[in-house]
Amino acid sequence: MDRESIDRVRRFNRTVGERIGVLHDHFLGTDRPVGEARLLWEIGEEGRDVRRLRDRLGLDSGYVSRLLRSLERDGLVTVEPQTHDRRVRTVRLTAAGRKERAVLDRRSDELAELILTSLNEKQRTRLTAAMEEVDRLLTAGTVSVEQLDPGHPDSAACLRAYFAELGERFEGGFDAALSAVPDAGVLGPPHGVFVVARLHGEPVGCGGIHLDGDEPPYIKRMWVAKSARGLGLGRRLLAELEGYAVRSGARTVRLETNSALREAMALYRSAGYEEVPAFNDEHYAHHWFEKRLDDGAATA
Amino acid sequence: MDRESIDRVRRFNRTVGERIGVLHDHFLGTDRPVGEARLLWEIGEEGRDVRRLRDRLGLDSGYVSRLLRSLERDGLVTVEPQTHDRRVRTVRLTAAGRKERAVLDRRSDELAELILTSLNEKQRTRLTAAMEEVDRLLTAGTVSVEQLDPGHPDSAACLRAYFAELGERFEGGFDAALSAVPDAGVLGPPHGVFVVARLHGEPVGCGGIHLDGDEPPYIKRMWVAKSARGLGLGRRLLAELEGYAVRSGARTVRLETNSALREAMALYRSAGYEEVPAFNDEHYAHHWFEKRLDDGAATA
DNA sequence: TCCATTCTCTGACTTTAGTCAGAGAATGGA
DNA sequence: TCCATTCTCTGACTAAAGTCAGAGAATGGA
Repeated sequence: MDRESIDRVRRFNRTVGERIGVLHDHFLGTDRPVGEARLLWEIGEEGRDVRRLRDRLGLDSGYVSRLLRSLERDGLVTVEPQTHDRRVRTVRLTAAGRKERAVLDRRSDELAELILTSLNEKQRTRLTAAMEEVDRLLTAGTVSVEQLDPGHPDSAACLRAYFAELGERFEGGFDAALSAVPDAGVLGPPHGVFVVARLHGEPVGCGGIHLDGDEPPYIKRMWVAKSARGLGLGRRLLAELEGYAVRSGARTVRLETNSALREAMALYRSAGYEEVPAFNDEHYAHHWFEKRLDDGAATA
Repeated sequence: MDRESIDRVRRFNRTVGERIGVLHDHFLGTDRPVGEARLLWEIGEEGRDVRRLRDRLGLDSGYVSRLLRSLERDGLVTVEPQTHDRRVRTVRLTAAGRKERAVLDRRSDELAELILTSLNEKQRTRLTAAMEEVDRLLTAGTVSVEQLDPGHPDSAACLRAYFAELGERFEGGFDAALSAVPDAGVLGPPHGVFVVARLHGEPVGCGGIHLDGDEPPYIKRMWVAKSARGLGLGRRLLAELEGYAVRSGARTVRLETNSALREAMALYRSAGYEEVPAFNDEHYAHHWFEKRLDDGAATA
């Protein structure tokens, strides 16, 4: 890692820490301890399970429990067992809680305004653009990609979301039964892998590859959640799958797609895929692609 | 302030707070409480007065004192009265203190590396560029500009630095005695104003304007410290002075400059100044400029 | 010389933040 | 039905962070 980049990041950390970090705590934590305020915020309008709160904030279970008791005493939240599993308890904001949270929301706005206010129009535009870029790239850095069984709940969640999206985007909807590959069996081991990307613990993308004897391996079910687009995640998943193909000794890799999925096609093209004649009769496919792997471009 | 910009900033605050703020404390405060670590860091290689430490970190005097006692007990710092004023005390790092501070330094590097490490080359370049931009603009927002007497210590510091820089940049050096305007008298009230820009309390830029009866007002001694360039500060100082000229009823404003000062000339041109024939016999001037103020462009 | 002011320090506090061990209810499978 | 496991909670802690009211030494004018 070069010295210059490191110094750049350090200077950034310092400026931002001073200008935002300090202000942040002073702003948000005026009438309520930061711990409680963070919790109140994290509960959200919809309510949340206690264990999810714990995970998200990375706090000890006893500590969270105590914080919740305190918020409950002030009449800001109610805590009730879930109906399905009465061990798990769900926290919900009361009307008073919502009000408090709205105050935090307002404060957060004020902090943002404070930062923008001393700049002119042009500088503001540049600042927000740069912030977006930093935001995107920092977020991209926290996305983890993991091999998972296609039957794992997170895999299933991705596939459900994927199919739902296809249903919306394809003219005439989408019916998984008409599509060629039955996922669970074929994309998992031993004849392939399925990878899932997670952001803050939430599954936000997936993709699978199937290897079958002498046939070139075959990529399917590539998907990235709307909330995680623009992070280069598609490219990363693709690279992951291609890497697997390379390690398995494959020389080419194939995939097919529907013309409604424009971003996907753009991604494949820019990743080195070239359109080829149909190599199967997938019901929803309009375009078939192939990529040669033996030129070391799998990591691109 | 538009909703979109505010949301952008809020999202940024959130991401950065999670990714940097949290990591920062976990990193730096492992074997020593954060308070002590921050203090140790802020003392710096040169040493610092206790009251400056307090101001900079915004802490209670009793608290700082206690922290210092603790660092002293561990043999990391020494605290001694200043020679001039024995009420104020100066903190200095011992050899052991320096060592401990170097550890913090190293940690700060590691944190930066951690952020960069999950990105590829291209993303890294983009991230550091965007960080620089955010850094610059956030810093620009904290620069304050104030009218000051040209004799004020901060004004004097700026002028000294300005002359020193001219001495370096002009062929044959610079001698204030050969230059037209004797600053102190003419740029201050009642016949003009002198403005000084400060960043974190340090003077980092200045400029003065002189009004003399029916003659167009005349801008001189525009300077921005090297450390504060790229913040749009020159433009801001210029606008400040032009504003003053407008309020005084002036229709045009004049200035002259030396051809060694390329950035200054570029600034004047882009701010609407046009080159005119010499209107005085300033010894160091090569170019003379004038700007009409009656088109409302003074704030540009 | 006196007196208000400045600066740092100490003692006596409070509040936050967080850890750890274990209790008790609910659940899921053997 | 039994038993291991999961989830949340309580009690009993500790350490860090910070506040407040003075005390005592220096200092700078009047």
